[in-house]
Amino acid sequence: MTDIRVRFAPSPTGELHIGGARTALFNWLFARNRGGKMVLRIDDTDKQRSSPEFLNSIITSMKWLGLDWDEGPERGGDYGPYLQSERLDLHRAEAQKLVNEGKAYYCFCTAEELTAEKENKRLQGLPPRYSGKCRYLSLEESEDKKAANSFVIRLLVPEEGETVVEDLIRGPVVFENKIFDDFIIMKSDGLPTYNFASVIDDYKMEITHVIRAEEHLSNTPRQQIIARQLEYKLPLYAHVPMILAPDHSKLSKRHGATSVQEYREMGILPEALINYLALLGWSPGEDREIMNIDEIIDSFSLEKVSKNPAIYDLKKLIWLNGHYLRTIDLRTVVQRVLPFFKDNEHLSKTMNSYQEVFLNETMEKVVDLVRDRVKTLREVVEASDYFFQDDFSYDEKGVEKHFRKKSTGDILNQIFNTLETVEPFQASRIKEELEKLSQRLNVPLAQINLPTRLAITGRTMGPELFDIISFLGRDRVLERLKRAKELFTFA
RNA sequence: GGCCCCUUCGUCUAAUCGGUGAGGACACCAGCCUUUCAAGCUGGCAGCAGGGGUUCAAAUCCCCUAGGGGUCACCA
Repeated sequence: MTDIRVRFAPSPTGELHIGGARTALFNWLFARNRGGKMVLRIDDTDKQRSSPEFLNSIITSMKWLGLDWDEGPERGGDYGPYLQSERLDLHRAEAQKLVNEGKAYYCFCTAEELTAEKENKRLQGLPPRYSGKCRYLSLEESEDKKAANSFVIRLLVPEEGETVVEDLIRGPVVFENKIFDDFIIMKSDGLPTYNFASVIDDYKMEITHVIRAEEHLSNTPRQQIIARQLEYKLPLYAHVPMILAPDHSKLSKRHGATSVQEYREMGILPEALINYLALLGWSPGEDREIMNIDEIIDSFSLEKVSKNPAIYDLKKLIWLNGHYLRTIDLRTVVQRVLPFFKDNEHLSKTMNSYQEVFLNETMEKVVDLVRDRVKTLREVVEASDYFFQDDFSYDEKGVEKHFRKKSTGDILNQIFNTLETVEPFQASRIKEELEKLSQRLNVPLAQINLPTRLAITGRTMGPELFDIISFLGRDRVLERLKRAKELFTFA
């Protein structure tokens, strides 16, 4: 049995979006599950829209997700080059071969002629197919015209019979050959079209399974026709369902965050995104949702990929992210969240004054305190500001609720006194003393804790109060209590 | 418009060869826990697109209709 080889072949004309990422993931999972090879090929034959920046960003995204490749850019391999644009000689040779064998021909029709023709057909209610006008030019005639005219190469498509795509996910899909016209395989700029290049490269790279999005299903018979004319053995095909936006339309920038980079910047963890993406269009067949990458690899199979398109749901991704945020190793979370702190102008200044070791220690404590109550790395930062800066603002509703009664002012004084003397200054002791205070004053503990929390954090919600107090230390706590007393009128 | 694919709670999905009170997860709601907010736990709401067949029996097989998506580029 031949070894399994799959490929992910993005075109560098945009960022890697979640649809592409999911396709890459399924290819990768299939390869890893079956002990096959994952090939990364860059389909950059659209020289207008392709750019090295996008190539870079796609590679960055894949690495971030942990989707590595056995052959491709930066890694090399025996089937290179892996940039489609560098395989041009190969494509040209194959095209020439088809022309020589009479299976393809030169076409000199201009773009204007073709659009006019199509418009005409459309008005008559006919399908907009190419007429086949240049089909019967002799090779000699064509050679003459080539010097003075721009041209494309079209494949001579048989009109009889049918082409069947044996799809691993959908079963056999039948297409009548008569619906295809003589489509272009080499463009007038001398570059191959996607359908042509991709067939050649898949074959030459010995790809065994072509796993790609369903939007390619309708193009597959064309590719099979090309392969047949080239006398290639066909790969196996699996068309995975598309990922749609919440409004059921095809994914695009106007739908908010769709690229992997955006999720990354939002503070989504790669573990969460992988888990979430795996669940879009695939399920292990049991009631399991949270799975680490090894578990996903183990249970992955193309048979369990569903046929229907999936609409992505940000809420579920965020939920999963929250899960991973509080489950994975604390140090890892700290490493991941550090860049987000550095992005925050206000906080980065304070943090720059910290020493590296102290910073890590501090961050571990802070992250440990807040990560249970937030869902993204970005929110970790938002929830931590008062740990690093003293001039925070106070929640308005909280102020109305807790800082308006004279009795609260008195209680705050008592709290101040208690915290001034409590020894040692640690969470459990502080808790004891404040509980005692509540008994002594005969007020519910909440009447002590809520105003204290507001005074020292500016917020009405957050981590365990006693932990915050002990973390901040006596001086800063007392200072903040004093400031709250001065800032607000308790009457 | 032609062709192709798809159709189970709002969303992601499960349901070996037809027999299930149609299961799970997110979201939502309620309760518990509790110093707040979360988390966690418990419970609730909610679905087989519609119509015909086949069958003792259909979410599951067949047909039709409707809806959604894709594709028909010198984009990939």
